[in-house]
Amino acid sequence: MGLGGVSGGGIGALDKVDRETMGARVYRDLRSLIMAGQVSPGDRLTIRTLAAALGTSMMPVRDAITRLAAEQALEVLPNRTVRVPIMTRARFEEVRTIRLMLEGHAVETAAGIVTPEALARLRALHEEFTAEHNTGDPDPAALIRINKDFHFGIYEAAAMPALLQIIEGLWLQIGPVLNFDLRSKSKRLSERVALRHHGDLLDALGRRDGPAARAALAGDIVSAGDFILRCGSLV
Amino acid sequence: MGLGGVSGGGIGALDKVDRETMGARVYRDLRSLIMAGQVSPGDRLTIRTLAAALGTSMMPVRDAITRLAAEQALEVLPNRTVRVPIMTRARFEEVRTIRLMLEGHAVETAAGIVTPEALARLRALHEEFTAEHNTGDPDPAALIRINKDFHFGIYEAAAMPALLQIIEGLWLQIGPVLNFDLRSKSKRLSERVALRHHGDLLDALGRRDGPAARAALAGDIVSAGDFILRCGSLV
DNA sequence: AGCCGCGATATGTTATCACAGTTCCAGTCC
DNA sequence: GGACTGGAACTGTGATAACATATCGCGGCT
Repeated sequence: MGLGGVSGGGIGALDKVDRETMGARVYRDLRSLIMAGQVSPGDRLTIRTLAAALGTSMMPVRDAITRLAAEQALEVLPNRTVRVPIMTRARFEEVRTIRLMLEGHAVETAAGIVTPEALARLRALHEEFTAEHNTGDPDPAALIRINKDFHFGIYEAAAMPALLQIIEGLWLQIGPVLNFDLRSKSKRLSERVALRHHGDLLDALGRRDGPAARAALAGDIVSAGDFILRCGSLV
Repeated sequence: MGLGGVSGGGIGALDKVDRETMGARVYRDLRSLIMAGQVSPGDRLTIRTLAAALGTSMMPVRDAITRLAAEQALEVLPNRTVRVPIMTRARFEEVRTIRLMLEGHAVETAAGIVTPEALARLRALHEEFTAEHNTGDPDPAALIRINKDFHFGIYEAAAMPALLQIIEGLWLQIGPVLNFDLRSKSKRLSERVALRHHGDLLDALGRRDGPAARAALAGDIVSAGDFILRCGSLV
């Protein structure tokens, strides 16, 4: 067999050697688990259990947990055991304040330099979000994913990688409680207003109106946060 | 011997068993090394070398490096080797923008609730800073330490732990270049203006004038940043 | 019956080893 | 003489085992 030219073959078709370490994979798995709210605040994780569940040894799990703990996505107790952090009301409000500053700045910056292509992608995401919502029984997981893609699509347009990193960390911290509540409570109301805010945000971006974009985002964050706070499940 | 009451003895005098893991110690050592600018951007670190230098095995070093990398204090190249991140001008300016938002908010918040005790500690720190500066040959390491204690003394007064954590991460990222430059270049000028800004900041805090405190801090951050940028050592 | 001490179990930590990918240098061939 | 190839040394990753500590339960003592 020749090295190139064979239909569908060739060197380019070689399996990319999995250049991802197991530690990275475990990290990604755990991270999405946390972000999707599939672990509840207070849950304790043990290295051996996770290693067994994932079919690896303790080492990659250890790596992943260390990383997540450094990002405050997990918490190491004085006993050295790790658990999903419990979110207090004060902490939630503090994170919300920081989000308003950071994500507000991101959207305001993005409004000035967003490309038409990025805008088109965002509109598509918004339509997808609307469609899923208009379903008789919206899938919470899908809504959460689309919402996240929509927000971060904007933040990425700001072209501030360090800022983006910090915002991701904040979302990781509030992920469990956010999704946990959205999943269980009646969500019609909060989603309706989310749709409106997203629409306003999109309009402002289209007009390249930074302050308006920031205001729309603030409305989104504040209203969603108020909803969570009213749920009363925060200690 | 009785368990209590012996002069200077008693249970309370027992050595606290060192509840710190080796990984935590290595992490702290490396962290201070980075913050103090004793490693230069671009320097590559190897696990085995560090382990040998610190007299431990590879494991604790691995832990520490994983953690530092998660905090962006170290950088893992696609080759899997880790190095002290090289700071580009764009990245430096981005971090400065974020610092202005976050640290600005922290001092403004602190101004409203700072206690007299905390204020006294800050004044003492400022006097120490002034004294060290008035020395014929100020010690860069001491100045850096005092400056850090002064800033974080204020940030802690804001009582926003999550915010504090993020700010620490930002300082960790800019630590190498910051100190590296302050150490080598003529620093009289920049320190003089730092003294003035710190004084203004202290005055504003004493008056509980949040906006003025934020303005003074902004002056400090911007002037120091301009100094670094003018040095031209950033790529 | 309640509290204390002891031991069994579970869990995080560290060390050591084996392996794979990378880097670098020397030797060799064109 | 220069580019390529070969291997040796190096380095991060994953696995396993030994160890220290924390947690929990059981039995005996008060």
